[in-house]
Amino acid sequence: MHDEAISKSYEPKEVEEKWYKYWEEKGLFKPEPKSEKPPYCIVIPPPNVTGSLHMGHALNNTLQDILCRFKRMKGFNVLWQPGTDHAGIATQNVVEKALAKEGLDRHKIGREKFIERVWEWKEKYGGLIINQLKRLGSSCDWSRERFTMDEGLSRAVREVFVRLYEKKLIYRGDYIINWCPRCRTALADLEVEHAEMDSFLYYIKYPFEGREGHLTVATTRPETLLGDTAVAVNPEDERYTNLSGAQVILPILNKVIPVIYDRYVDREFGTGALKITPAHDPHDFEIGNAHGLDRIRVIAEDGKMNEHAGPYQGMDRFECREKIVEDLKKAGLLEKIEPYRNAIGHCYRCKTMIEPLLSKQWFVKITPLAEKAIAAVRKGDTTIIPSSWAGVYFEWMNNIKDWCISRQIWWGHRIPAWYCQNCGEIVVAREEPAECSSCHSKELLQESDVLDTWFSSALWPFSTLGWPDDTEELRTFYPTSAMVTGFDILFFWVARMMMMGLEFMGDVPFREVYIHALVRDEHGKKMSKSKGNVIDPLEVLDEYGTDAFRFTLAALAAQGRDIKLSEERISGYRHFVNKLWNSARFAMMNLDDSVEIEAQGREYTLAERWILTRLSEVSEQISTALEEYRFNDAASMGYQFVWHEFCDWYLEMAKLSLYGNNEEAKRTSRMVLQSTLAAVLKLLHPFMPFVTEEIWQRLPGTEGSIMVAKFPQASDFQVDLDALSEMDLIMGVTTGIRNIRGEMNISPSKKVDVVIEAPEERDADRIRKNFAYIQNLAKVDSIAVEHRVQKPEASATCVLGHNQVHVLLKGLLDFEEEKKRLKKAIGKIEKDMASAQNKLSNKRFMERAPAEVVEKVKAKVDSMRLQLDKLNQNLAFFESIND
RNA sequence: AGGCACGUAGCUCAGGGGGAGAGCACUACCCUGACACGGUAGGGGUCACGAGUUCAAAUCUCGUCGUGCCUACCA
Repeated sequence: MHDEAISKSYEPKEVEEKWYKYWEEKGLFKPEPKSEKPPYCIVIPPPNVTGSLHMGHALNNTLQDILCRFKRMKGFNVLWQPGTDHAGIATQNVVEKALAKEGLDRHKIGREKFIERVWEWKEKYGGLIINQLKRLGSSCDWSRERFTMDEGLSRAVREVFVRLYEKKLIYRGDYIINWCPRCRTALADLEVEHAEMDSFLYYIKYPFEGREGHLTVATTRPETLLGDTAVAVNPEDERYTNLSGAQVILPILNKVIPVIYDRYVDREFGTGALKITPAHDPHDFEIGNAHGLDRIRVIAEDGKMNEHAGPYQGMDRFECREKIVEDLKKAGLLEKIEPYRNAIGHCYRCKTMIEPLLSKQWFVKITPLAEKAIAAVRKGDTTIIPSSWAGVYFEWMNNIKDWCISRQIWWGHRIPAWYCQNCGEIVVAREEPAECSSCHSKELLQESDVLDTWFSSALWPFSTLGWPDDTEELRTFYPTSAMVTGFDILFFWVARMMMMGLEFMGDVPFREVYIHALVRDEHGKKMSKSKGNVIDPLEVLDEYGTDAFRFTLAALAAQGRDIKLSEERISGYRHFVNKLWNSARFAMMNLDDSVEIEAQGREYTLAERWILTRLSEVSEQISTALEEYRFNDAASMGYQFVWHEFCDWYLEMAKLSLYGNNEEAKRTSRMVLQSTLAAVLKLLHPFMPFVTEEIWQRLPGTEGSIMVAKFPQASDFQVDLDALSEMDLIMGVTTGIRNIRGEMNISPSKKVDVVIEAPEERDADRIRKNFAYIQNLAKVDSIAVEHRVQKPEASATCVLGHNQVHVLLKGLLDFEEEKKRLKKAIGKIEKDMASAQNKLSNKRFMERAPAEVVEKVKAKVDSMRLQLDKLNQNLAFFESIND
């Protein structure tokens, strides 16, 4: 026997680091450079360099790793391409905070020094999340790690920018954009989070110029009044028909502005009169353009009122609101204030209230790109799974607006555009131009804005593979096989990768997109630091081990539903890891290094024929589930099979031959034990890489790493369908006896005698052949099997189809208990039978239901009647004794 | 405002037209030579509510209520 000591419980810490290092050193995460194998590639959703592993990452990367390990074992040439994202605003914020601690800010040290500081920061802390991904067991090819600010990827960014500019798909212009006064940058529409808030609707009087009376406008933002250049009413509004050419006096500033007619104005809202501030509202901007109105910006980029705000200059926008309301009240121009709820935009990075602002920015003309991306999903070039997300994708793509890509921060890809200081020409180029293309002046100044971080992320599936060069990796792995990501970045990222991939590679970036759920706390609440309900994956890893954690995530990852994670759940799956560990411990105690693996000409026991057949079925089912991204199904099938079939039945039954005296049977038993355990390990490896490798390495008869072992398939195992029904019978008899023992409170140490009536020889024979199993598993002393049996007096009986199992309980049987037990069983069957008989007596059912359904119900009723008869006979037997 | 999910055992969920399932929790008995992070057995549900389609509905359709999320410019 194997004498190497194996501890009684699995200790993850000791093994995880060891095997991860081993895999990495052996180069098992790398794809083969030249390979006959079919390619399989996933590019990782690059975590922010500033990031630390959270539950979202843990789930996302666990699922990807399961797929990659599975595909590798299935014989694919797998590349899991890793890397990190420079995360412009987030990273800049982090470094700015660090500067603030030193009493500095980025303007004090200047752009160049600041960027140096960010790089220093990145070198120091950027590897943090990568190491955390490694702890999760992620089998990425780390030799290919990329960063969105790498030279290669930056080249891809410039290339894309120039090409889109040349195609007139990038333009620059003055528009209302979303401005974050805290981050001091423009944001894309997507980067604005809307939140319903309690606010007020202010009714303000604008006195008419040159005539009596006033026009009352309703607004939520009185402070923008300072930038009003008109008041608009609907031309069809009867209240305002006689205002053609009228003018009103802007309160506070006492400026005369026109009343205009525009159909945009909703007559039902407020007073039907709308103040127009073209520089601070996207619709007012449109209306202003249509009517040739001035655009007056009154709020500066820091969120404070500027020189056009007259007496309010220098005030914060919120302070100004209060003051202006007060002043209006004093002037008698405030009609009323109503409470009002409306959705207000906030910066997705710092939650500051967004200021719509007129500003000159760079945009991507998106519709032509979106059309192709819509068509690709329609055609099925990319499949979105679950399919309900395809609808969301179409909805957004169909209503997409131009994408504001310029950001007024420093950390990022600087826009490759130069302004000629001499003639004003804009030169867009891949490399810094020596002179102006128009006037040849050497005085060129590069655009100071950088690109939206998502601009470079959109190129990730091909930029990481070497584009714009024509590389071997691109040819082999593009389009990639799958994209695994959360729905929260479907628009930010997936949609944009689709557009860019189609535009620059002429094909979709991935064949399948698997959208997984969000991880929430056990009550379904989003985890957040402020709520204090975050579960830190790193702590979980420490406490429960990586395998238990990964298995939990997989088991809970049902399609289309969020994951509610609790530590209780993780702890439950740690027990499973331990169960597996102990099954291996048992195997190891019974195997030696000379375990035979030759299967030819062996005679198998029922347990062996059965477990091999089940392995064949389960291997296929797990494979199929993983192919279809049904991680939870795959995981629970593995759990169910290993615990309740492999351990509960097969191992218990195998003990008979392993502990027996038949040397030949013993050898066969060991062989089957070794091969079935090896198969179990392989089936579980994608989910639980560490414990399976640890056991694999200790298990005699295995070679190399389990990572490169072949994933089990149905044809690997000898299938014997008879074994399934035979096993059913033996399990039924065993469970029946156990049930009686349990219900009758027979002490586990007390052996019982059993008499079985099996009218058919086939069953009788099967039971006889398997006496030993029943004796051992149900603690039975003697068993007798006959075609016909007289019910022994002091016996409790369970009915299995036409078979009856009588457990002899002389002196132990409580007659009343047994009657109760029989009545319970009778009641159960009677209930079922009533509904089935109802069906059979229903003419329309007999006429219209498919024949096979009718047959099934008939058979059911027959078998239930049989059982019921026998149960009733048994009950009658006791009742006659009592009388 | 519109859209999309989801209401199944105490909890977390799976199932998706023909016999209500799992894990955890619970109860009883057991330290049986892999495992007490274990074993054996057991209790527990008008499948949110109301209609409809059907021979048959937890499952399909509509409505109601509840929950969650996403999108949106009515100031």
